[in-house]
Amino acid sequence: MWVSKKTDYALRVLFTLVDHHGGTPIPIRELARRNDAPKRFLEQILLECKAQGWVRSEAGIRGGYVLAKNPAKITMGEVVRHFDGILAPIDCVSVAGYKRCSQEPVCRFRRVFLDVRNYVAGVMDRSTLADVAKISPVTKQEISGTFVGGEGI
Amino acid sequence: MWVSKKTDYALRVLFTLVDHHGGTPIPIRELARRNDAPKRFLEQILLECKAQGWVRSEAGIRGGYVLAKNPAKITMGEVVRHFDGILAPIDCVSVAGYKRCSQEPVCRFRRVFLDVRNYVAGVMDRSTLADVAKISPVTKQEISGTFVGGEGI
DNA sequence: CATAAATCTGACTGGAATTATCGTCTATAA
DNA sequence: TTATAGACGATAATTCCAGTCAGATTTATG
Repeated sequence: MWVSKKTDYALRVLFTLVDHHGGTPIPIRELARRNDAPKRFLEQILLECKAQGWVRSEAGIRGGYVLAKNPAKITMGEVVRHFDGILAPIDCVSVAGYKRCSQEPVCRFRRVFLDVRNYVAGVMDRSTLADVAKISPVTKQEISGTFVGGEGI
Repeated sequence: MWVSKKTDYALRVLFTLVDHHGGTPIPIRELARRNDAPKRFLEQILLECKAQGWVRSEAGIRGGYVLAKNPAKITMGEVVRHFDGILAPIDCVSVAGYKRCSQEPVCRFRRVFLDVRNYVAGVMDRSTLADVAKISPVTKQEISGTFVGGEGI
């Protein structure tokens, strides 16, 4: 799994805040409860989200967090990349985390990974939180249909 | 980076053996030299490849490793999945490593990850070592062209 | 048979990343 | 003033990664 729990929790919370956009602040306790995430861990995560300008906070008795930005201006790619560093499957096909590899002149599988990188980056950078918030959850039927052929992944 | 060094080294060596298919055994020392990989580490890796039936070994003074199987019958997907467990970005959209998530009924970004999973699995499981061995290495021009837009990944 | 060169087996390790937890401080509304 | 919220910094448990190592076994060759 190359998406960390941190990213997972961050996305959960962000979509909760997208749904609540324009409303009153939601305290961490409530965000943790709704999204089944550890409260103390969410503190850390939300501070990072705040530093990125995705959310705003209000202290005090009616405080909590709200979305700070138009959800059409935040992408899945930004969020995953912030918490997990790179989207590319391997450093030699990454821009943000590119590292030179001695085998580049002769490596053939690199093209396959480059293909993957391009697809992943495309999807992630095109998916804004506003777009994704409108998606209906994946159903069990869809999943079993998708996995036809039984190839484990 | 979600492809480990182990997988990387395994693929390097496998392609060396594909090129040499039908020839005499190549010792680890030589495989390590050609592919810029730590010799002791390769020992481990090649034992796993042998257990998977991808390579055969011959002990003794003229020994070494050869491909044990038609390279058209080994896929990138098999290799990556063996060493890195799953190809899916997150457990909840994986078959091999599926873990139930409490948010499934309400999670919307899951569909995006499912999309990624399907693409990655498709590419990886369709790419046999025989196919990939014929690919020409990625050139620097291609890379800089690909990364247009500057979106880091 | 002796020797050199190779694989095989299984344990081990240092460091980094992941996934949190804890205590204390500051801010704010009622 | 007090209850409730976020802010900050430290620490901790666990797992994963990327090797390393010692010693045993196998085999071709002289």
